[in-house]
Order: sequence, then structure tokens, then C-alpha cells
Amino acid sequence: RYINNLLIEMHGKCGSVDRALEVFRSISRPNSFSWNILIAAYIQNNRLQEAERIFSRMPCKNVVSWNAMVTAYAHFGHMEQAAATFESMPEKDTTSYNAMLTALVESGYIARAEELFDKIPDRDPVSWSIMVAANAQAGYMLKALDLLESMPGQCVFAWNALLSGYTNHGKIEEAKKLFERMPQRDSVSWNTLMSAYAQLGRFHDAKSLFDRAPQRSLITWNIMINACAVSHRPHEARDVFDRMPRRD
RNA sequence: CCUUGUCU
Repeated sequence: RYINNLLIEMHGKCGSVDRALEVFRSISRPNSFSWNILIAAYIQNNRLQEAERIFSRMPCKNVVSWNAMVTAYAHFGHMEQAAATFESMPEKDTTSYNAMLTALVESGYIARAEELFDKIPDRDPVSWSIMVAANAQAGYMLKALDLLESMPGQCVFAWNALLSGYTNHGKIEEAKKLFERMPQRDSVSWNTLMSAYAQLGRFHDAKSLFDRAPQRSLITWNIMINACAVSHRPHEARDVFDRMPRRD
């Protein structure tokens, strides 16, 4: 029953693995989703050892279970364990490769990530975005741009990754130019540039983007409030706060 | 109904 699976997930996200486990045990025949959600619950609550134990006891592991463990090892800083798990996978899909790419990038192994990227049988837009983001974060802007241009199709995530590469390296004017010539923009694009202005104390630039943004997420509002705080405008911060919709 | 990428 998938209602029970949702319950396991909910308890996991609320930080109560014990309740999640309780629900899991109450299911007469847990399917692979139930197992995977339970493992994810332990991982999200920083209980890697127990997640590992459940994984090893799982009767029919599927590719999602393996992918989750690769990602978990990476997030806990166990890169070599992630690599070993990845190597021993009975089958890999593109998400497996993408998870391993991210693991390598998180640990700073950009060259190894690049090697793996070249071996992916079916690269998807996520694979490309990971590589664009990796290079942009490392400050290899030309390489990132080159990847972006050789990527088939367009992907706003990849463009946003390049944009934040510029802002994170203090290249605000480059960022602005890129923003203006991006083939598509979403609220993350607007947020990225707005946040950069805010952090530089350029309140009016941030405000003008905020006013022109086609859609505002909760993050957009928070960035604007932060822009007010940084430039010592408590009253404007309060005004922005009061204008926030109840939920988005 | 579960796993991978960009903004806080």
C-alpha cells in the first residue's frame, strides 16, 4: 500500500525514524518503494550505519536503492565508499552515473568526474548540468561555457549554474551580461543575481530586479529581506515582510 | 509513492 509508504516518508522527513520503522514493520509485504523510503529516512536523519544495515538486508535491491547509497556515502564524505558501491552495482542507469559525478565533484575530483562523464552511455541534461556547475564553481568559466555550448538542447539549470559561477567569484558585471543573454530564465536565475547584488550592498539593483521579477518564490522574498538587512533598512525589510503572501 | 544537477 502506497499510503503507508507516504507515511514512512512523512515520519522520516519529520525526523522520526522510529515511527517510520514502525509503519514499515506494519506493512505485510513491503515493496521496493517501502524499503527505499525507509533507507532514505535513515539517511536524512544522519544515521548512515543503520541505513547501510537495512540496505544490506533488503531482499530485492533495485537501481534506486543503490543510487541512494552512493549519494549518501558522498554526502557523509566517504567518497571512496561511494566509488566502491558504484563499481559493484549490478546495473547502472544515468542517475547512477550522475550521482557518482556529484560525489566526485563534491570531493573536489573534477578531473575524475570529467573522465566518468566521458564514459556515460546516455548523458542527460542533469549530467551536463553537473559538469557545468562543477567547472563554474571551481572558477573554470571558459570550460563551463564550452560545456554549455556543446550540450544538446537547452537547460535552464545549466545556465543558472554558470550564472552562479560568476556571482560566486565576484564577477557581477559578467553575471549581469550573462543574465541578459540567457535563452531562458526562471526564478532561480533572478534570485541568483538579486542575491549577488544584496550581498554587495547594492540595494537598488536588488530592488529593481525584485520589482521586475516575473515570479517570486519564498526564496526571492527572503533574499529581498536580506538585502534590506545588509543595507541597514529595517523599515523596508518590514514592508517587504508584510507584503509576502501567506504561502507560495 | 522512492534515488542524481542550479538560487537561500
